[in-house]
Amino acid sequence: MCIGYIGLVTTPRERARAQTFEDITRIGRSHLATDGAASLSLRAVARDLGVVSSAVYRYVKSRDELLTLLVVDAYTELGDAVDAAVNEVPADNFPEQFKAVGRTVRTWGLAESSRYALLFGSPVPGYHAPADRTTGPGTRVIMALVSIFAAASAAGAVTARVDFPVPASLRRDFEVIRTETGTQIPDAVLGRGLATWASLFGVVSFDVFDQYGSDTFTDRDEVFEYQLGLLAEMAGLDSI
Amino acid sequence: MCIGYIGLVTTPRERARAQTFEDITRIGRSHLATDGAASLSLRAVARDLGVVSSAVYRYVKSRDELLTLLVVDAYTELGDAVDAAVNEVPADNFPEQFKAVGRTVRTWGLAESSRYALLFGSPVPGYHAPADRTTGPGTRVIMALVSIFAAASAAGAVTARVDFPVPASLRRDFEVIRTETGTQIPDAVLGRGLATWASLFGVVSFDVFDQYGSDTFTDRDEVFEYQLGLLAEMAGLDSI
DNA sequence: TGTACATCAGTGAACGCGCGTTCACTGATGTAC
DNA sequence: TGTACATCAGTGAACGCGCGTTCACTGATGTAC
Repeated sequence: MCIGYIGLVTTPRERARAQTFEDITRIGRSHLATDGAASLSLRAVARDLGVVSSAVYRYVKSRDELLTLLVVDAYTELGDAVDAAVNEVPADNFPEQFKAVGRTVRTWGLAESSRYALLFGSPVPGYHAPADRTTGPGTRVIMALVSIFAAASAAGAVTARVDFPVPASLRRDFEVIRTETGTQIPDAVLGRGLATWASLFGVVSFDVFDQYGSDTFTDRDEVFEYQLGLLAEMAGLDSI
Repeated sequence: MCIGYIGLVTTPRERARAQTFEDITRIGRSHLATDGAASLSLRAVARDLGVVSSAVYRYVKSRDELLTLLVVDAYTELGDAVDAAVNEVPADNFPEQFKAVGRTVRTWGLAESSRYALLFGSPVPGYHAPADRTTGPGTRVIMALVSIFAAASAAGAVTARVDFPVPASLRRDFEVIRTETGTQIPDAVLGRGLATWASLFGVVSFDVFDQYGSDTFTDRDEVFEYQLGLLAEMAGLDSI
């Protein structure tokens, strides 16, 4: 027994196991890229792992669990990237913090289009992500946005030019969200944040999923930056 | 020979053939819903059609061609629905025309989520839609939006509150778009339209793909209407 | 420190199932004379 | 109008391939005494 070092000092067997888990995730990611989530296959992963198909069952209970592994892995990587990007921006520059989130989502999405598709594209038929494992990692981007909006509105740096009446049922939902996130963002700001969040992913998805024709726009980076400016405007974010 | 009636008077064989094509499309749609595009299978379609698998090859050259059939079918149905909805709105009420487009896309997407996913979700691995057959049907929603923006800006009913500088490369792209569509929409309006278009699909996709948790919002219809208002604001559309 | 036992990674065969596509064919429908 | 021929829908077998999951097993690694 290694009291005080549990999880640090490991047996060779434990290290090998951790390594194999990493290999499975890595191979799964690459199959995601070539074949898509719907065709993700344990047998194919086993083949690339250099092992007989039944051996993979030592590590994952089923094909669906492999998918869950990949979902959590992708959400976590994206969440880490978003947090890191926001931390690079001065604490009082809220529009730039928002834009940092947007740029990170887009850059990651373009680089990891199959994993982006797994998270934000078509649902995988027959697969249901287990809420207890995916909800945490899956809410990191929106949590980053909520933090930005909370800080911005506390600093008086949100301008909602036109007041849109927030429907009653949505105001009640927002009350729950405030409680759950421990924030005090006003309805109008939360409402704009909600629309901006969904819109951001629309703009990124059009780019990642290639919904513009291939030759419509000369410089997609410029197109995105331009859209990002309009989204920040919709959000009503000002810097101070 | 039935000169003057070509395509109207048909032989029983031709009628049977047309019927079978319809059946194949209908069955394909239902498999799309249960199994997803990636698992769409000619053998399964043949089985439901009550025919041996090789018989389907009399109608479609390959599995990919069946997918193309379904893509065109879906784009066309959505395009028809959008056009019909816009026509219900008075010609000078541009914000409502835009909202009619948005509501139609959402309603169709929720009712036909697997077909929506085929058009606007993750790309199907290994499948490339043939541009000569899908581009026309695939641009009908954006064409409807372009018409609305063209009419609105001709009528002086677009307010771009803050002037965002449109990047140079995008201004050149817009020039091409104006020529191709035969419209005279100013850069600022086209730019806002572009962002609004992508954002609209983001808002709809979040709803259709269930990106909000299942119990976050009490009334999704109200949430969408609220977001639609913000999108119309982003577009800068006024009525006259 | 040495030994007996428990744990666990990986094997290989099997179950029952699915797929796309080709090919030679039968028999019904359509057409030209 | 009747007949000979051409067209075409659908058959059934075959090719070669893939899949998820279970099961009894071997042999190496780890652990308790």
